[in-house]
Amino acid sequence: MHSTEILKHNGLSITESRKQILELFHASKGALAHADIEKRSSASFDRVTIYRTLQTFVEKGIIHTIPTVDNSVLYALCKDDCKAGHHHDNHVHFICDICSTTYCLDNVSIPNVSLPEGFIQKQSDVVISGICKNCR
Amino acid sequence: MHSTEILKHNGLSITESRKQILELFHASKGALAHADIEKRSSASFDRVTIYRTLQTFVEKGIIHTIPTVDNSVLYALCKDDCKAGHHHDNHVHFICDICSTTYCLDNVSIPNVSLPEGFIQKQSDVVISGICKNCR
DNA sequence: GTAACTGCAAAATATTTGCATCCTT
DNA sequence: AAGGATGCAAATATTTTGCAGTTAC
Repeated sequence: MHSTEILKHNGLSITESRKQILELFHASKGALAHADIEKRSSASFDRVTIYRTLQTFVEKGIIHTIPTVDNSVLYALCKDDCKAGHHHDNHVHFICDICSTTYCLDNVSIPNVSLPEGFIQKQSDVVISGICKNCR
Repeated sequence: MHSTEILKHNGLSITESRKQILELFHASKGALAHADIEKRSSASFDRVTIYRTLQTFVEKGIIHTIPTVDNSVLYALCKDDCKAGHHHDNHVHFICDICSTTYCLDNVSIPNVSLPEGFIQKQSDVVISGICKNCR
């Protein structure tokens, strides 16, 4: 789905910054941090706009955050069928120790884990780190 | 292992703040954030000391960080056999949506995931969210 | 025209660093 | 006594908020 359509589909106004940020996600093979977007966007829009845009996109289910051990916040595109507030990005995330690229491995599904008595599972995230296919 | 021994064992000076912070981890059933420690420690030591202590403990392998989707940094005690720089806290983390307590489920081991061609796995983290045994 | 979005300034938070002092060994 | 650890102040970095001006519909 093209940037413009995604925005329209989610009832958002179609603006330059939103289109550009979406393009960045489409163009990137991995996940992006706030800082990445700031760098790659040729400084054409404000820091604050990036914060607000990312927040809006997360709320609408256009992108999702990825948990990381080192406290950085990463964002990646959700698959088309993610609804607002109803994510089911059940895929594994892979972070490369060398190039730091973060991949959404869409084809690897989250394995089942049996929890102890009394725990009810709602969402499950798997983050694997190691060496990616480009860095070997 | 008792706080004092842990410190001695890792070649760290035995100080009030380090002992107290370790006690907090031992007393807590879940993981702690920097802010939790600041609150629960009856403000007896400095913010900066907490930052430095947590960093030291992570370096020594006494505690480990837990990845979270919402950008908060959580810390929890490593098992005794974690060596410095050589963590193998291969357990599942569970975050309760209601009380926000984060558990290290030591008895649930990380399931195996088969990655696509070319990806080499070094470390794997599983974070499950849902409802914990106390909140049902 | 109206509501939504952006940019700028500033406030609020969070984290890091330097240095003098104090404590542990 | 010497090295390590802490506290305070201050520098940085990060994120949030308010508001006026601009843009999309």
